[in-house]
Amino acid sequence: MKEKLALLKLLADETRLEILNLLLKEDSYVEKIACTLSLTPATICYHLKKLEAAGIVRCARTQFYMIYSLNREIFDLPLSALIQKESPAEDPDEKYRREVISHFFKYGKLTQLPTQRKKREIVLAEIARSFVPDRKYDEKEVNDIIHRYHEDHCTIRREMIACGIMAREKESYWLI
Amino acid sequence: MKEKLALLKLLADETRLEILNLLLKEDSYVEKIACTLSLTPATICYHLKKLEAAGIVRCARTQFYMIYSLNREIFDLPLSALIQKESPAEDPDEKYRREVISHFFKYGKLTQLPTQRKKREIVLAEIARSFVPDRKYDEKEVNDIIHRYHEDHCTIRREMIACGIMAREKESYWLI
DNA sequence: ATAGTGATTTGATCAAATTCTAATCATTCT
DNA sequence: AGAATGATTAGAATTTGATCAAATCACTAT
Repeated sequence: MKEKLALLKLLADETRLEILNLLLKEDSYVEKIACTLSLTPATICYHLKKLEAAGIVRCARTQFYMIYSLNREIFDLPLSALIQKESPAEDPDEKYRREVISHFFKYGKLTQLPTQRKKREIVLAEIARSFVPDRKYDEKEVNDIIHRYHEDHCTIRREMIACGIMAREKESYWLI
Repeated sequence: MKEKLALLKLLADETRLEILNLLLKEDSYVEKIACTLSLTPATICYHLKKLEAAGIVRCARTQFYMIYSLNREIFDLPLSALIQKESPAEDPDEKYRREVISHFFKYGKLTQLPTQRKKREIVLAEIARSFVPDRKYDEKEVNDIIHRYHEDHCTIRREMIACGIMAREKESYWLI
């Protein structure tokens, strides 16, 4: 990733683009480029050295001049190849989930039920982990478990059913 | 050219690349992205607005959130399409030539014959413009014409022949 | 050798861009 | 209407990067 970013940074400069356009037409050398672009040789050298370090140009000494030339293979890459990470990286949903949980739970207690639907679902799903799948609970059991997280077990129990985490039939509750 | 440069500048930022990578996986919204990248919503908004202005992302309001999504067509471009100017622009050789001439000629006089071959050829070619093609000159004529530019007409006459601008046979000189 | 010329490095300066905090705007829910 | 929440804007601080002048290096030619 860092390499791709570095390459993009190199290309994202007007002077360097001008230099590359000149080299696209023909090999050249510092003073000539400087003269063409109305900049000092020091500046051109600064840019050429950067481009050289990235493998975009090469240079070789001739009699008087240091002749710079393009390494043309690089430019066949599609843009998409430069913006995509190679490493899959962490799931952003999972990171977001952890942030929400650490925000709404303090010392294992739910401080407040989020009003935002997405956040509320995350919080409710976290509480639901205290229930065993496929087991049936009566209402008192459900309330007691939820009560470990928050006073208002009724609201939370109702919400868990409303958003499809739990199901209820008669006196019986279970995870979905 | 400026548009391409602007596009490259947009892509050449770590935060924006991260954002694009997230949007590549799925549409998202400001707060969620901010949370994932551990940055403030203000910062994410700043970047998304830039990307939107360039047509790289779009956004649409849903219930609560402003959902941002990628405009994927852009990324099929090859890099070469981004570094090349569309306008042919001025010939760099011509610009260089003018610079050399203005450096070595003052008030129409040659101040000094450059020792660098490339520059010397440019200077000699400039002097050669005072000769008419296909006409024969004797040595005195040649010397007089050159003398308008510089005292040392002998050296310059010799150089013009040495670098193939003029030819000589017996007493006769002419442009090549 | 030594003068001349082009290339490079160094150090300083200046401009542009990112990021944050705080304030404001826009929308939804009660 | 007003309370809550997400998005956006404004302003300030910081960082990054381009440019130049001057000094130095590397090579060529006299």
